[in-house]
Amino acid sequence: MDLSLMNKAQREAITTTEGPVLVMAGAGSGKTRVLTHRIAYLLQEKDVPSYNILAITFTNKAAKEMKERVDKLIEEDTSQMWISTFHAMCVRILRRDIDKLGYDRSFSILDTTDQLNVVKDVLKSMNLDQKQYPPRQFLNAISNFKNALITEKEAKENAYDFREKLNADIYSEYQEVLYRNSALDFDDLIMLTIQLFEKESDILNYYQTKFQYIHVDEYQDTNHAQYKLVYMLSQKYENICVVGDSDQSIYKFRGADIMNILNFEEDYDNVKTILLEENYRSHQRILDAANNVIENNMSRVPKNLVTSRGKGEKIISIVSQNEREEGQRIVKQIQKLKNEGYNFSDMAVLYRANSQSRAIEDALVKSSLPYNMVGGMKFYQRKEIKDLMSYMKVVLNVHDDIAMERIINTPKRGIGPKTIDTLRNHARSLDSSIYDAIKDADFIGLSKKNAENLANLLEVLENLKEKSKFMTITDLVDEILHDTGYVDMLIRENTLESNSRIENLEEFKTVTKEFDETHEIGDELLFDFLSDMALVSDQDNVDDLDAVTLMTIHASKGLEFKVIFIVGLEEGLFPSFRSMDTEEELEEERRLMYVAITRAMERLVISRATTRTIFGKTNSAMESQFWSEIPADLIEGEDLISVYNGATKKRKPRAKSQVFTNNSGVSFNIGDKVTHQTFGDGMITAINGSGDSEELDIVFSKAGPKRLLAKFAPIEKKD
DNA sequence: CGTAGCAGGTTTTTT
DNA sequence: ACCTGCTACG
Repeated sequence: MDLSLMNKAQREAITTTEGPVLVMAGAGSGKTRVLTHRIAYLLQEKDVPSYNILAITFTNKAAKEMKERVDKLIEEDTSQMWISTFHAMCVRILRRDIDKLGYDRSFSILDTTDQLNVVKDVLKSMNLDQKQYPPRQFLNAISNFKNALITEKEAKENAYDFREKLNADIYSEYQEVLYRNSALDFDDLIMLTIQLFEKESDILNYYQTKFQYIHVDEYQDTNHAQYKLVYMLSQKYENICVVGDSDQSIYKFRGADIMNILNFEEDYDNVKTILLEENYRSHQRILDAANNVIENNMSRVPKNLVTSRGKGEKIISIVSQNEREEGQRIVKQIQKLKNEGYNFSDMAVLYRANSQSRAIEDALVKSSLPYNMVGGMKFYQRKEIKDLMSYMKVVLNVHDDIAMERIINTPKRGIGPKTIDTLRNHARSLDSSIYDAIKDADFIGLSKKNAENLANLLEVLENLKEKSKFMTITDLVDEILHDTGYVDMLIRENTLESNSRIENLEEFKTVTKEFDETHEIGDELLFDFLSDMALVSDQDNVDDLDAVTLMTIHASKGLEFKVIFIVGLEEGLFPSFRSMDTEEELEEERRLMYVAITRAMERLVISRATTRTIFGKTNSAMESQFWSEIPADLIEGEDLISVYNGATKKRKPRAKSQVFTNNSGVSFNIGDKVTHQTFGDGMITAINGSGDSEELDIVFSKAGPKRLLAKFAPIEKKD
């Protein structure tokens, strides 16, 4: 294998296959290349069977890519190698043996919405007011318990005040509901795998023996449970290689513990530590910006990335008056860079919060530029998709009451809350599920009509369950939509909304078709499909089309683009006002900024607005401290007027508010060029209000954006 | 049981 | 500004 193109540190990381290895890999230092070559090296040079290799990545997409890249490097068989995310790996392990923990092997996986509904139900059953006790907080507490591997019993024992006791009680109730439903949340996947290993030492031993070489990517973002899992698996051979960058740790809110990577050298014996400090991705100016920003973090191991790539262009800065204008000017800049030869797919717009995407999207749509958005209101969270998947979940696991309650009256079958309550109570008395309770519908005091409807539903579901074993997922989807009357319901509604729902269901079938192409019909099919769906990450949906990518900075982790736009660089938005209380949280925000900057290879654009509307209220916004941490000589401001010339020309005047007549009877329009006594030349970009309080927004080429009282503005029209 | 209309909270990030 | 959940009425 040819390692001559690698630097010394990379080569060392690739060839040190025995014993614990810690690779501290700076942004863009080629860590994915190191990991793929290391795996290829094991297979080819060390003759390690692929069966003995495990590699854990952060997203399914990264896993898929890594496997493809290994396959390209060598001829050896890679089919038995496990490259997957923590969660997908645990699903695979639990699928085999979770019955030993009392769960059904056809367990369901809950998404956040389902989890929230369970907490709400628990609160209801405990007679607690949701307003006084926000369900979200309990969900957080539960997640924290699980990430820290604290059982319900331990939580109760260690609860000292009222709130802790309540958290523990709700945790325990919540867990019982999930157990009854054979349902697992994301955190359970990890925690229960560890519990399984602790309970059944022969199962642990099996995997310890199997996984002789273990790799973990993005190790800085592992939580305690994931840390423990890796630790357990690696105890037999201790051939463990973890890769990460403490400066890119951005998932603390989700339980990630930066100490996992910082303590690695203490946790394992004879650790070989390798530093990758040469950056192959970004031009010098971009790297300088990143280094200058991250240096402001006090609690970090100092390091400085160097690049062998050229100096590059200056960073472009854009200051707009509001988020609408920000969107327009980003679009303008995108078009400019497109003309310079960049593809749309070379460019990504990054923001702190999903809510910021709207203004950017609007601007892109208006200019008919292609874009694809990662995350946000996810496709899989739409009602019709969730309904369909709930049907599939019930077909697979009839005891999944969470899914059952979702579909029992969709389409309407006259089964209301009262009936569901009766069924639920009966299910509890049977110590079973609603599905079983429905079988007794005739004897538990329901109306004849109700019992009949329920019997019909049961028959439909039972038929579907039989059929499901002999058909593709796509066919099963068709059967479900038809047999349950779901499509008929939408067709009958015949509204804009219902039609779009039908389209979405059709769209869903492109996903199922893709799945069907790579999977065999059989008993495992539905389970595999549903767990795949539950574990897709946002990044997995990045298309390959020539389109601008829109996403949160979190979602951009591990990716790179020639051109990066970081928008909304305002105090309170980024850094988020929720993270400004403690130095620790602020430093995590700064790492986020560091991640954002280092995604860029060639061009970086930073953008902010001086006012921003949140909850329908417009507030003025100060420049983000991270912006000022970038040395000014690296930045070049966009000439505002030249940007405006193109941007406003196309805009059609809307209504009378667009026109303003001054005291001397001259009327002004948006887009008019004007001369101001003191500010010089500029252009009117907005006219707000009316009468004496009417204000003009004017962007001046020298003085920048200003808001002036229309009545008194000493301006003249220019042509 | 079902729907329409209103009140209140909500935006930080996600496998 | 938007979404969810509650209430009152048909």
